[in-house]
Amino acid sequence: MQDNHNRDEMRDRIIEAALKRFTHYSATKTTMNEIADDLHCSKASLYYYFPDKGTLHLAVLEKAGEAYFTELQKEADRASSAHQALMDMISVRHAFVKKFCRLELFKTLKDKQLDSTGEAFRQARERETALIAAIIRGGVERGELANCDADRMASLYMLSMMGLRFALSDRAFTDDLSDGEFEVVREWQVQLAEIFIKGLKK
Amino acid sequence: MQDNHNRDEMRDRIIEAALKRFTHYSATKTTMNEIADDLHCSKASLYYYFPDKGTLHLAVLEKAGEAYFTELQKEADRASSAHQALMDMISVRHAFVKKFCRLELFKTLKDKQLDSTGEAFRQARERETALIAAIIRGGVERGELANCDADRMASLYMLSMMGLRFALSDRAFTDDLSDGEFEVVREWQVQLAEIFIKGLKK
DNA sequence: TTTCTGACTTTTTTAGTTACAAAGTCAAAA
DNA sequence: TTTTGACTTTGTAACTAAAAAAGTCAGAAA
Repeated sequence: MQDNHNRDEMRDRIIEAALKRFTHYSATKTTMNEIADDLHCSKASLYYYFPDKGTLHLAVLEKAGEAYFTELQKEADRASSAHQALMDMISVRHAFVKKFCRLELFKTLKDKQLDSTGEAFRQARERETALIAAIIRGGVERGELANCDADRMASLYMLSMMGLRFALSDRAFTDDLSDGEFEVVREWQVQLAEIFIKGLKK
Repeated sequence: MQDNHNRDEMRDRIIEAALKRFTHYSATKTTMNEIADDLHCSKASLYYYFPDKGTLHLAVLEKAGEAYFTELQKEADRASSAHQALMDMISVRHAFVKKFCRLELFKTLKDKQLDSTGEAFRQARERETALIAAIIRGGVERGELANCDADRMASLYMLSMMGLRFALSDRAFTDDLSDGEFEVVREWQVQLAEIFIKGLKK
């Protein structure tokens, strides 16, 4: 019989070590041997807990993503208006993207569009869209926003925000931008959000 | 002394031949020899009129761009409202992008960001932004839109529209999308424009 | 029985290398 | 002034070999 407690603990230690390496250097530049060395164990041990590097990478992304959504939800709950909620959301995403850009989210997405990894991303995006839709619905109920197709508007909002990032960066599907670039994207996103919310009012 | 009339005429014939090849196949897949053969002249002749392939490519893009701006201006003048003008603009751009996607605008832009080619693109984008700004100003003067920084809003609008295209296409900085993709981009652009304009109203 | 590892094999990346195609040049002809 | 055939140079795609990293497994350790 297996001891799930110890097993999960070791899994977590591996994920933690990988997260450190991945965020500091980058996922592709990190080898399984380096992670093993950090943990003072053998590479083969890593493969006892994860079938392959891709799965480990995904687990790392999921852990980071979980923290992101928790934070996002917290801010959304605290906000007093849809306007405020969306603005807070931009801040949270900005911090997250800046912190975890070395995790090569876009890069991974680009390759593994089809398999389970791609599916995980799709789910994450849907989850974020659902959160935005909820914020919009809240605004509608409170009379802050005009009645509208909240899901459609949430998708449009998401696409627009993502789009700004691509439109502003010459090397579009690169994960990490310079600090200056991140800031510029943020500014434009705030401006667009402002207009967007106005457009949903009345 | 040189005969500028004949000289320009030959330049035009070359541009025309290149345009045909470029739009049908693509700029990179077209060789100078092919263009020369189409014109029943030698490759060396081409180099008498254009210093290199890049310059010819730029001339072709400029010719296409000129047609684009002419059409754009025509539609803008005809429109009765800022709303209508921006909607018409989307149609014109849609048709243009679809027709000339083989000209490898993005691809070229990506490489030659710094040199004279990049400068030409920057100018073209500014020109388009100025056109949008003029439309917005018209709307403000007519009382259709609230007072605002028209230039800034025009830039934001441009970035958002471009962004949607990138956000929607998995292979972001690729020039030619499938017909279906083009149509999807168009639909989201129309929706965003709708919200955007509402957001600019009082 | 579960966890771990050294030694191993397989796969992927990278850094050359070559061979060909296309870009670009030029002296001389029209 | 314009054109060209014959030329050189440059860029690219297709192989290759070597290295590095991924991934496996029989058996040891706990």
